[in-house]
Amino acid sequence: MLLDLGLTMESGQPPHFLWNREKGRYWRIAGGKRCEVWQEKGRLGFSEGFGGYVGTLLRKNDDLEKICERIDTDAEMHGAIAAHRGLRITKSDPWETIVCFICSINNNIPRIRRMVQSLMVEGEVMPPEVMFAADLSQKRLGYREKYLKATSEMAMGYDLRKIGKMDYERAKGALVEFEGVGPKVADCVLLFGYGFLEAFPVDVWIAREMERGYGVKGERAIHGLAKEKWGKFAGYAQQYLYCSARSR
DNA sequence: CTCCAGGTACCTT
DNA sequence: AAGGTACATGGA
Repeated sequence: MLLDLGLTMESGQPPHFLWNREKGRYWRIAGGKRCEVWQEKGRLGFSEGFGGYVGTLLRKNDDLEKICERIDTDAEMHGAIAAHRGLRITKSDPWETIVCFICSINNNIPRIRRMVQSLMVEGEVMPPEVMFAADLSQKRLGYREKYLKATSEMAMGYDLRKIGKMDYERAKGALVEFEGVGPKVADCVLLFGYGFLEAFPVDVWIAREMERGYGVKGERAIHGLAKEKWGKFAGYAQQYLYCSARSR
């Protein structure tokens, strides 16, 4: 499996906020147990019993070579791909992903990570019931606190799995019903929490990069071009562009 | 001090 | 559909 674990785990995707790096390895608590993941000489290693979990996390069934060939449509993208060989899209838990990207609103990565970590208990993000009942007022979440309160309340007794069974447009429509989840956060949740690879989240970095590299601006034009060029793998294209923009 | 960060909600053209 | 503004917080 083509993979750059470090790049993948620390590229602003949910694992960047949920996992810990320690002595060249990554770890987190999953299902009450400690799961470690590492890479040596290109070879992926992980804690016993977590093969399925890690396979899902790193989307091992994605043929990255083929996907990169498919989205390698122009010089701009070619450079972005070449500079980030082995960068994969990750798949995290939907609820954890929602929390991560509500925290991401108008925020920077180090602080997003601090906020998400402050919302974890025993190594896992508070479930909706716990979060709704918790006192978040001392966590310095800013205006994201009320979004998390409202969204955790709505998520109680809501089966988030059903969103994963919808088509992309309907799933996005369902997600933006949650307070604090707008089109960008919804696209991130769809891409990183549900595995909709056609989702193309447009944040400030992507907006700038799309204008600079392709001359398009505005939500509609950007999404239109992304769909036209990269279709069902637009999410991968987005991640390469994002990393490219960040390292510019 | 200002500017910015993986935006959203709400309002006015 | 497109463009404005307030919103919390903290680092540069």
